[in-house]
Amino acid sequence: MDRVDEAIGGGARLLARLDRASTTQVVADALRERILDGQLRSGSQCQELQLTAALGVSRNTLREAFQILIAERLLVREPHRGVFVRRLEAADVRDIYAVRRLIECAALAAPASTRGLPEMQAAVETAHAAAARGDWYEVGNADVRFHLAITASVGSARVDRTMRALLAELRLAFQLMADAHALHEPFLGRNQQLVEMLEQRRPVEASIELAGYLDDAEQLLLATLTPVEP
Amino acid sequence: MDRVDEAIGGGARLLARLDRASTTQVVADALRERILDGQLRSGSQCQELQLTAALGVSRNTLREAFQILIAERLLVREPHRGVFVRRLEAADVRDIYAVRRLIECAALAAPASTRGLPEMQAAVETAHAAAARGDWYEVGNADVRFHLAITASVGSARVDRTMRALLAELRLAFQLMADAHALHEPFLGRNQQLVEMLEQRRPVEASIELAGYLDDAEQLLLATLTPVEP
DNA sequence: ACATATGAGTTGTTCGACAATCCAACAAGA
DNA sequence: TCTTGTTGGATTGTCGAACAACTCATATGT
Repeated sequence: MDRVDEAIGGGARLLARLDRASTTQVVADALRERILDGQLRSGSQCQELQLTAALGVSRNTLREAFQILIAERLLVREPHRGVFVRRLEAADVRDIYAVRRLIECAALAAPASTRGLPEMQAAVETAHAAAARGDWYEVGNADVRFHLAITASVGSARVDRTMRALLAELRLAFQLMADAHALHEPFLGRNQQLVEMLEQRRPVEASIELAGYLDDAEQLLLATLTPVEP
Repeated sequence: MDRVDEAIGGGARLLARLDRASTTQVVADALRERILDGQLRSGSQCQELQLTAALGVSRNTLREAFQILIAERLLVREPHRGVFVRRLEAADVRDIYAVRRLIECAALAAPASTRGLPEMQAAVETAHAAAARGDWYEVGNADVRFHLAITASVGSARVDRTMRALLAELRLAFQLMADAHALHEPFLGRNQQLVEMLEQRRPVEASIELAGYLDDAEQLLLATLTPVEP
């Protein structure tokens, strides 16, 4: 075989080669991370030549990675103009929250929703710790985990994926806000409250509370979103 | 503008140029159609060289189209082995029907569900006509339109897209059945029944009926799916 | 001032190359 | 015979270069 010499470096290296991701996947993951943490700002263009240079990959590979993120709706392609980090419109935010109310409230109202309690509790603690040190990006991560724990109780891989994609998309809107503090702070306590309601076996009440919670979050986001015009 | 000469052929031609699709998109659409109508059988491999020759496009363009259909879960990639038309497992079918019950029943129970009535009625008629002439593929199309009309009443673009993708995915399983007749026939009348319940403003009853309907469809599909082993 | 032409820069698509990997067929040894 | 390498061909993964098609800003002509 060719290049056996390089594999001699150690067994860990060999195993790593087995379930390695393709370059395309690595690039897509890297871009997704940069988008979600705000390094690639909403609305900014992703120029092929520039990114191929920055990432050290070919245009073909980069374009395959683009397709992945376009399918996830984190990027949009404008034909012959370029690929851009998606900008969420007010209508998108409303749509996303409508879906969240539909799925999350249904999941929380079901008796099985207590299955997600350990994950939810852990997420609440992580969020509090992160907030205490002012790491609002990590607070956002923990909040995503919290809501994923709710929908995980449905036990459906597709619901999981849908929610994951939906919450990632929503984070595009978070970054348009000047201070993430104002967005996340009010909901730290309410997450805690939902946990307690579930601990006391009052899932239906929790579901109703969550509906109001999501309404408030939607309004807050819309209020800070609409005045923004480039 | 450039190339005005070519546009003289007619206004339709001009419009076609404006919102023309990229080659990648055309290829993805062509492949999707071939998958859904069964020309590309579930489990079969999509070899790059073979398809580039058949479609007259380059490998790179084909691979970009693959990414689109992989994201739609109609194709799966096995690294270094190839791209295959997805095979649905029993677990997939169960998962899909769980999501359908969640979304469709919620949509139908809501008062707004009567908004979709005209579309639903049209789909029922189309299905009956297609069934009368034995065109079971078109019956399947009409059935998809029927259920999309139900979820359209939610008024969410994302719910629409999710359902569209879900039903496309589900058609992968339909093709594994020997006769589509056995699958669709029992549900022609039940679609009609749902329409009538909605016409009589009994959405909640309709929702309950739909839940049983989906249960039955799931069981029918699972029964014909599990014994199939290549 | 307005319409049109020009040109530089970017995207869309193709081609050819080669490394990495899989797989089936074969060869060698127990 | 059965198992265990070995080998070579076929396929996928990734790259680089090329050119056509298109966008946009600028310059030109009227």
